[in-house]
Amino acid sequence: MTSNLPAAAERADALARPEVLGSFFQGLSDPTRVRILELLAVRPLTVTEIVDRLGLAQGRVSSHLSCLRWCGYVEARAEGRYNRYRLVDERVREILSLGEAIVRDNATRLTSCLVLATEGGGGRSSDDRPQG
Amino acid sequence: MTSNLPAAAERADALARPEVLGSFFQGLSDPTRVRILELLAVRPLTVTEIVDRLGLAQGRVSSHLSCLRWCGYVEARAEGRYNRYRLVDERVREILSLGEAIVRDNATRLTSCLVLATEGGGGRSSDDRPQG
DNA sequence: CGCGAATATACGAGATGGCGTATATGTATC
DNA sequence: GATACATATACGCCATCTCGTATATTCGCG
Repeated sequence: MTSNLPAAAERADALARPEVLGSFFQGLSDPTRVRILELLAVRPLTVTEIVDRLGLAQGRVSSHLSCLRWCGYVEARAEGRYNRYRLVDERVREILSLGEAIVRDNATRLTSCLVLATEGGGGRSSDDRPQG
Repeated sequence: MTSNLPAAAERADALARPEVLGSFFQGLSDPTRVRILELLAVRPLTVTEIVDRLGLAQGRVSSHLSCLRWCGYVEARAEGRYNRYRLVDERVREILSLGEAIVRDNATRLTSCLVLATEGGGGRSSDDRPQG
């Protein structure tokens, strides 16, 4: 290290590496977590409210919330014995919107070739899933 | 399904669900893929150029590129016997920038509490990694 | 047409992630 | 202070991902 005072920024820079960025985006790589974020994008909710809306096990939801909190997507504020979660930042909404937009455009682009197929069911191309 | 003509848009809408969005963001959940995208954010590159810059096995890079292509982050254009990859969309750059910004702010926020610690090495809190 | 370069894919192994269930911590209410 | 509620964590199991290596395919060149 060079200096001492800007240690925080320096460390922040070190943390902005691909490894950390990958871990960060891994927070969005799960459908359940995406659903949770979409719910919290509307308004802050307690754990139980999320559990009710998703119909999942409470422990599972709590784990996902821990993950999201660690990644920096959400923050928790204690309200009595409740814990209300909310999106940390407006940029979280932006990232989700951008992702949805790209996926939508991408899907439209893909399906625009498959519309030719009369079938209405599953219009998918050959390589269907990421990796292999 | 209701109608037939807007089938593409309808399918696109169906694909914009949390499952697909999660799969989409999973493309960003790997450090190597993040590095590749950062490289391609500068300028389009062939597979070999990426391999040289990253120092990884060619097959591995190719697999990651397939993943990124499937997710809709990059596209390949044939140039002779080369295959030049580039970012599909400016929004990919935006997503990466947003992620970096949040991670940076988040790290700064975290380290701002740890700056108190004199140690310069690894300033991390208790729960250090996502999930368990 | 055969050779070599560029790229894509296949496969087993090790690591990681998410789920379901059970359990621990903490807080209000009576 | 005991009980019920809200939340967080632990553990085994199964699916998935990544890697390293090997191989297949495609294209240009002589």
